[in-house]
Amino acid sequence: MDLKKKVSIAVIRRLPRYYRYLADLLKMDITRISSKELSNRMGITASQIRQDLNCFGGFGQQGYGYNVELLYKEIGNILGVNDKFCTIIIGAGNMGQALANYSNFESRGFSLKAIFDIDPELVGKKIKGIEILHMDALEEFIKSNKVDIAMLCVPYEYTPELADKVARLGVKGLWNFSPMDLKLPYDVVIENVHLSDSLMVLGYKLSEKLKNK
Amino acid sequence: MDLKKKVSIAVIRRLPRYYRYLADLLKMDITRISSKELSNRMGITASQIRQDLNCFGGFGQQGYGYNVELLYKEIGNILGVNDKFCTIIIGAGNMGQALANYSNFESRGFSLKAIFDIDPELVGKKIKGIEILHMDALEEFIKSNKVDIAMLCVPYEYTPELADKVARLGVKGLWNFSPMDLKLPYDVVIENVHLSDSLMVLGYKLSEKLKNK
DNA sequence: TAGATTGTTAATCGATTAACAATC
DNA sequence: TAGATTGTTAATCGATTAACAATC
Repeated sequence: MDLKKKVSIAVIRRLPRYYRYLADLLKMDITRISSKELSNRMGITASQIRQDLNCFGGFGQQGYGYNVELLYKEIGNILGVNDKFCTIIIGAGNMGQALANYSNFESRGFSLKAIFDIDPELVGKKIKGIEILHMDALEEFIKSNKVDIAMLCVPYEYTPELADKVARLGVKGLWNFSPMDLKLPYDVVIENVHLSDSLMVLGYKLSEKLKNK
Repeated sequence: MDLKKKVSIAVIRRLPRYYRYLADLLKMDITRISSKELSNRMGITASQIRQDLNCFGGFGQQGYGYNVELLYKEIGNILGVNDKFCTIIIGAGNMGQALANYSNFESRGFSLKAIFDIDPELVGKKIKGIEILHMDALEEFIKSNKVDIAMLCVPYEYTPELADKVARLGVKGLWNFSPMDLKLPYDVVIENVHLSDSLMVLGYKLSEKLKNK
C-alpha cells in the first residue's frame, strides 16, 4: 500500500521533542530557524534534524532554514495533534487523576471522555468536569461510544485482564502504566510507561557516576 | 580508570526488563532458563540476550543455560537494587502522591525520605508514613540529610528553577516529570518521564495503524 | 560420551554523521 | 551575485544478528 519506507520508531520518538522545542521558539517569537541553530539548542546534529524531517517531506528552504510556525504545524500534523482521539482513563487512583488533570493532552488531540473506577468513594466525583463512572459501566460505555485509547492505571494484578477486555471491545490503543509487557492476541497498539524501569536506569546512571569519581 | 568499554545506554535500558522477566520466572518456580527460551518469552533474539549479559560477565553455563535466581540477583546488583538511594518527592499533587505510593520502588533500592509541597492543605498530611513538609524546609533538609535523587513533580513553570536549586544543594540525580529538557551547569544525572511525548507516540502509531487498513 | 547452550568473534543491518550539489 | 542552508547521497559508526568453537 505505502511504497515509501516506513519511518523508524527512533525518528518518531524524536518528533514530540522537536514539537516542544518549536513551541518554545514560537513563544519566543522566533520565526525562522536553521537546522544548525536548532541542533545547538537541542544538542543533536544538524544532519540528524534534516534527515528526520526529510522522512516526511521538505519543510525547509535552501539558504533560509525552516519557518518555525510552519514546521510546528507540520510536525503537529504528523503526530496527529488534529486527529481528536477519544480517550478513557481506567483507574482513578493518584495516577489516573494525575492524567485526568494533565491539561496539555487535550491540546494535543486527546479528548478525555470518561474515567472509571471500582471504588464507591470515587464514583460520582468529577475531575475536570468528567464524572468518574463505575467499572460496571465500562463495557456498555465502550460499546456505545467511540473510544480510541484506554489509559490503564489500575493495580498490577488487574491490568492484563482489563487490557484483554478493552481490546476485545474494540479499543485500538492502550497506554499501559503497569510494569509488565502486555501481550494481546488482538490488533492493538500499546505504549508503555514503565516508571520503575526509568527509575532503575536513573539509579544505574547515578552509581556509574559515583563510581567514576 | 575503567578500561573496558562503557556499556551502551540501549543495553542498560533493557536491564530492568530482564529483571522483570526473571522475577516472573522465579515466581513460577522456574530455576533455569536458556537464552533461547528467554528470547521466546521476551520477543527478542537469544543473541541479543547473550550479548547484553556478557557486557557484565559470564553468568551462564554452557549446556545448561542460566540459573534464574543467580541471574536475577546479578542484574539486580548491576542496577543497584542493593544500593539504597535516598529519594525525596517535590510536589505532592496527584503525580507526587502516585510516586509516593509506588510500593516497588523501595524494594528496588529507593528509599523515600521526605515529600515537599507549598500547599498548606497538604503540609502535615502523611503518605505511607512520610509526612509532607513545607517547601521552605527543603533547603535545610537537603543540607542535613543525604539525598541522592529528587523526583520533580511540580508544575511546568517551577521545574527549571527547582531543578537548579536542588542540584546546587548537591542532589546528584533528578527524575523529571515536566515536559522539558533540563539543562544544568552542574554534574547531575537526569532521567526524564515525558508522558505527553509517550502519548503522542501512541497517537502516531494509532493513526498509522488506521491508515494502513 | 553426546547434546545442549554458552561466550565470543564475525557478518549484517540500520542509524547517525559527513559531505556537497542544488537552490533560495 | 554571493552567502547560506537545505535535501540527499555517501561514509561511518554502532548495534543487532548469525555463526561456531569451547565446554558444561
